[in-house]
Amino acid sequence: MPNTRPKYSVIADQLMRDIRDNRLTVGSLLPTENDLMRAFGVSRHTVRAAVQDLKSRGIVATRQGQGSKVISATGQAAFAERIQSIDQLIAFGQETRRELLSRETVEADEETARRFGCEPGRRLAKVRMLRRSLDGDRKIALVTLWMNTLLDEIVTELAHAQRSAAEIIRERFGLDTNVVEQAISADRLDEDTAAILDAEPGSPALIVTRAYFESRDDEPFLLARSIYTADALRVVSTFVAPGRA
Amino acid sequence: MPNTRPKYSVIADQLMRDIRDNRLTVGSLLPTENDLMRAFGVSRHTVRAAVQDLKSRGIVATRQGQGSKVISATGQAAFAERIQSIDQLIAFGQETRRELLSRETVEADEETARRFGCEPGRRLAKVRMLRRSLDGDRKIALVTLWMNTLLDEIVTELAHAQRSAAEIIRERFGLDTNVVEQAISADRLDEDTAAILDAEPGSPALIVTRAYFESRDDEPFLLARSIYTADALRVVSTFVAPGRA
DNA sequence: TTCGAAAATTTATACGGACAACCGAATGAA
DNA sequence: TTCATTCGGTTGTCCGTATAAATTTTCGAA
Repeated sequence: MPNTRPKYSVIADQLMRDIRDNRLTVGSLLPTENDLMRAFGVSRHTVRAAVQDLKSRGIVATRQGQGSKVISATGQAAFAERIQSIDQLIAFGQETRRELLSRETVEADEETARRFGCEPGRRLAKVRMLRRSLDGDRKIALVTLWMNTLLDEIVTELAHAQRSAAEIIRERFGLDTNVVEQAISADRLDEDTAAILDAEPGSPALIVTRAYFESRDDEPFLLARSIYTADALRVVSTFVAPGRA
Repeated sequence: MPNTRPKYSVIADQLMRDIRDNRLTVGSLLPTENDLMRAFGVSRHTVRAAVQDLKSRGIVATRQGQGSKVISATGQAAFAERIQSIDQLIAFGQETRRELLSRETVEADEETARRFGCEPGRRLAKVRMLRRSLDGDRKIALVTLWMNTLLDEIVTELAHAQRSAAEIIRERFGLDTNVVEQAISADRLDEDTAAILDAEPGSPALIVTRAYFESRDDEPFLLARSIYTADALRVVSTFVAPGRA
């Protein structure tokens, strides 16, 4: 049999369904590992892998000697983006797998031109990619990149390698990313994007746009817009006053 | 028989030290599980528990058939965020006015207790406020604050003055805000919140939660959650590589 | 040389067993 | 009653083994 889901994942899904449908209520205890072993006919190891999955999603909390407690029906976001430096901002791309959706040359429209700092009608390379989680097949985000057509050749490498666009551009073109401007907003998913992300049209989405600069005075050499389904991303940052920790 | 740390935890720590001290560089591969087994003299299971730990911290990413890649060094710091004051954390389009909605003493539920780092049932002051635009009557956000009941007396001042809660708390209680953790996510507006904000239930919202700490090791002294309608806020930040501009 | 198939390498899944640490309830002594 | 102890149940750690799946490397045929 070719593509069977792992058992622990099937069990985790079943438990999540039970929680969502209130067969297991928030605040109550999960069946014990022994019960789950018998119920699903698997080893304790597999049961623990399933519970570990729920734990990492923030759905249950375990306590030695007591049991596993359901603490949330929905869980927290699977991805927490911790931005403390440019390097970490860039490294985030490595945790996901990219899939090339489309690749074309377009003329900059009014808004894109303004953000790029060029005149409308300038030819730009436009690339759309899908970001998936490394482990499962969860679809994380729809990413659209705009860049100078000269940089367009990085796309093939981008789709296959695990490195970020900024990293590849530095290596191939000697362009260093020193400044990144990031804007975060919320919106509804439109029909097309929802279809791509397997989500419901109109459901909430987090939109992160970034402009990459070599220096603050230059035009950006890369624009990126990522559309995340609401449950796929929480942007987490820690701000520390200088001197204190 | 003194309490020894679990082996997997010791191994994870050792690997994190190796990464921080550049014996293992970001972008390179971790030693294979077999190598680590031999190096530490433990079973593969234990090695995997250690790697799992690093994975959950976002330090390494594993890929079947390829290996475990170091994607982020932890302790680097080198702070790249330009924030003048806590109030600048969020760039508002315009100034806002606060209006007190409710003020009560509640018992911390499971989730609030976890975020606060206290035990459930602890009594907390809970305050809800509405932020409106200065000019017209546009409703911007619903803000909920949780704090120690001792701090409760700032509320009246908060509703009238234009200053932030953190500022008032420093003045009145000598508590300095040195660390702020901020998380941004998207969600639908529920019935109640939508009614308060004059928005459509189910429409997208941007949720900003912040925890204010005096020091990184303490419990936060203030939790704030702000729910913005999608069109009311864009969070803009600029990241600059250290040393450059 | 080039390309596809096979082999080697590496992580992922899954089974089994054993003991330790911890919690809560039951027990028994003062 | 009250408090310390014991005991059963539950999760945590750790070992061993085996097979599957994904990726990279090697190698032979054209």
